[in-house]
Amino acid sequence: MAAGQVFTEKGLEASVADVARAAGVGMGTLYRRFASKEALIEALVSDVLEQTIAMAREAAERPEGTGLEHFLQASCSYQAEHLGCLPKLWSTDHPLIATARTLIDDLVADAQAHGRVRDDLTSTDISLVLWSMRGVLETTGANAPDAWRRHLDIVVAGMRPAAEALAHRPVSQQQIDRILARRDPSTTASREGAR
Amino acid sequence: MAAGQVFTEKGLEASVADVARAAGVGMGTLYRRFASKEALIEALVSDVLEQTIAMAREAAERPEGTGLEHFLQASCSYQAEHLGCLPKLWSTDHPLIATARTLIDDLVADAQAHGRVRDDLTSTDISLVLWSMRGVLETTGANAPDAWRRHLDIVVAGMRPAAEALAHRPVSQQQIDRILARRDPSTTASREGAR
Amino acid sequence: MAAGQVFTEKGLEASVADVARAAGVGMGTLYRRFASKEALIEALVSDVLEQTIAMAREAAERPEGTGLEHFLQASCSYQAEHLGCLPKLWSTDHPLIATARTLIDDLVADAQAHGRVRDDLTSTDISLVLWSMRGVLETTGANAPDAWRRHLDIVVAGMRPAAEALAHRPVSQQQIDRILARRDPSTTASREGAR
Amino acid sequence: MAAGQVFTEKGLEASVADVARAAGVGMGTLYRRFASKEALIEALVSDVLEQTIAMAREAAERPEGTGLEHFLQASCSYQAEHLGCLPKLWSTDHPLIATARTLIDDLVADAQAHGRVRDDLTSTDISLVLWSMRGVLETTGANAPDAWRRHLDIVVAGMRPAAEALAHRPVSQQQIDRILARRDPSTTASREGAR
DNA sequence: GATGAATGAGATTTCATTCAT
DNA sequence: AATGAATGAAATCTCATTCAT
Repeated sequence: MAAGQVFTEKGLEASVADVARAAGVGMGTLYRRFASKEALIEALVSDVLEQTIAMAREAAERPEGTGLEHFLQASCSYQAEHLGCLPKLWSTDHPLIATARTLIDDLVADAQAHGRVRDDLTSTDISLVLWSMRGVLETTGANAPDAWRRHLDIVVAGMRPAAEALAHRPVSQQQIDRILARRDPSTTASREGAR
Repeated sequence: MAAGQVFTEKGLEASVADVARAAGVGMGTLYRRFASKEALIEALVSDVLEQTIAMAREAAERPEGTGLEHFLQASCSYQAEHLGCLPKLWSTDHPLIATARTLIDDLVADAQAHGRVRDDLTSTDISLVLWSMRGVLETTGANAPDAWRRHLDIVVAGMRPAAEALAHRPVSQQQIDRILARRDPSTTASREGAR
Repeated sequence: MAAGQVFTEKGLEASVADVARAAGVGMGTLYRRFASKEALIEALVSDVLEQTIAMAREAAERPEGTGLEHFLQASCSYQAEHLGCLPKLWSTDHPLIATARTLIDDLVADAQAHGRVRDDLTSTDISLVLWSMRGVLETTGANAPDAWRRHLDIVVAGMRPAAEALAHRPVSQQQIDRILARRDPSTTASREGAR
Repeated sequence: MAAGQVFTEKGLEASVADVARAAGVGMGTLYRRFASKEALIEALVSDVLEQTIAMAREAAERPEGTGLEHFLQASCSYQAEHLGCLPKLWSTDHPLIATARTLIDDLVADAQAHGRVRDDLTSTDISLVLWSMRGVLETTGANAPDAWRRHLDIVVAGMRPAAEALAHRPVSQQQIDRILARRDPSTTASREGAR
């Protein structure tokens, strides 16, 4: 979808008119298909989420517990090409998130079963990893398009089994849920400011 | 400063009127002190950068190459309390960034000299770490205020010396410079849209 | 155009909202057509300048060197109906000004050739005449809509051949250019104040 | 008064703060002396009007009906040094205007008695001349500080006795009064816009 | 009496959203 | 069903005026 291109180039603040022009349709048509700008963004997010889930499924086929690593690699690579939706990607309480979670749970368990990641790693840690990768991707963006690979190397290294246990307890699933339940601050803000 | 509160709660898109109201002053007063909204944000960023530099200096005093870890811990902790400026914090070409860089260079070298981090770790990796922590902090925000600690555990574990070398080459200092030279994408976008 | 009406009644300081209301459209519509308030004013000025040039061309057809007089008469008459743009009309460095100048040069030469104006009259004097007429038009405005005719009588009488030469040297073309190059003082002032 | 300087340099849109700074006083002090910005401008206008009246009185002493010419010359010269107030100078219904009128009546009568100006010249024509000179002075301003002298040459030449009568009837005194009774359009506008 | 920081209404401009064609 | 001109609320910023010190 053209909107992805535009948001990637100009950020989510790109005007709806820009998106319509890039898509080669009138604004009325855009609004027929998407009830609002927010709905348009959510549709993009859904696309990315669906692809991400497909990647998780594909990764589950990998032998010897390497699925998790492949999944992280593949999903970051895909996100690097869809920078436009990152600010909303993991901050939205999207129905597909539940699906993704289950798949990730399995990937973690498989990796642990094969000794590729530490036993004290949880699937909530993977959420944190994905959020952290967003920080790298958003910042390095087009100027250092492979920077995220280097960072993922370090993070994966940190997930490997090691003598030293992780110092802090993992984030609970409920906390993750609470985080996702809230839309991202800026959107919330403009809504509440309008009241 | 009240602006920090407001930006933390509502994001940097919070209106200047919101900030003024929260600060309990009229908008004119705000504009007497800060020439523009951008100047206001930059002032916040400067505060945080100064504190961060102070933390790096303090960390340099730590024995046995533990300074780097302490610095990451301290600066993330401080940033967790200043979520409002994160989007601009490491994306602005601020004069103090150069100072921070030198200090971080030293911390990395010291940690390597004491064998606390891998030899193939570079100071540009620390930039990536800080950007990644921003991703975690922004997302977990107030809902899971300690989540970043868990994630930092993993990242630090990944920085430790290990048999397996990092697969990708580090990002070059020039790339980092190029990233910092550009303001954050959304701002750039709206600027360029105006042309 | 409604803007002309509003500016005539309220001066160029009339708010864009006033103009939009008078035009019976929303402000967005106005801004779709004119990029800025300045552009709106410039469009009005261009209209008037184009008409003025058309009048100069028409005047050039007049026999026996009467073109200059007819031009002054016609252009003042037209300006009297477009009081709104006068402050910017002859103070802007508009591309059409050059065209107007050439035509006026010819009108002066023709009038001199037929002995209708004094030999020491220059085309820069006509610039002064037009600026002076602006002073009359702006002040008398709607309250004495024909006052300018009386004043033009006197000015034209002063342009006629006479025994007594004009005491002061004419203004040089360069000085005229310098005047036109600067936008009108108030605008310049606010711009420079902003630096 | 410093305000005159500031208004001359920056136009009447100069901020009150600018004026206060130039005068070396606080804004409170300025507002103690002048009830409003408008009152401040009116005070400047009064100064100029008083000087103008003094010039008219002095001109009345001139022999052989040359007073009128000297008055025009002197008052324009003075106005050229007080460009800041011109927009309001002859557009305000100021008590001193009546005094000025009487003096100008006398100057015209005297000039006619000595055959220096045409018999069909009236004192309302002098109002028009002064307004027209304002147009020249405002436009040429600092860039051609002597341009008005050249233009006044032409106008005075037009006032001289001539075979050809002036084509249009003079403006009536009542019309002049009506013009002065209304404040200048821009000021009126902002007031009315505020309602 | 003097000061200048504080105020907030008002100006210009943008843009998500609607609706006549 | 598609279009894109029109809308107007909201954002940033300015400045005449007030008032606590």
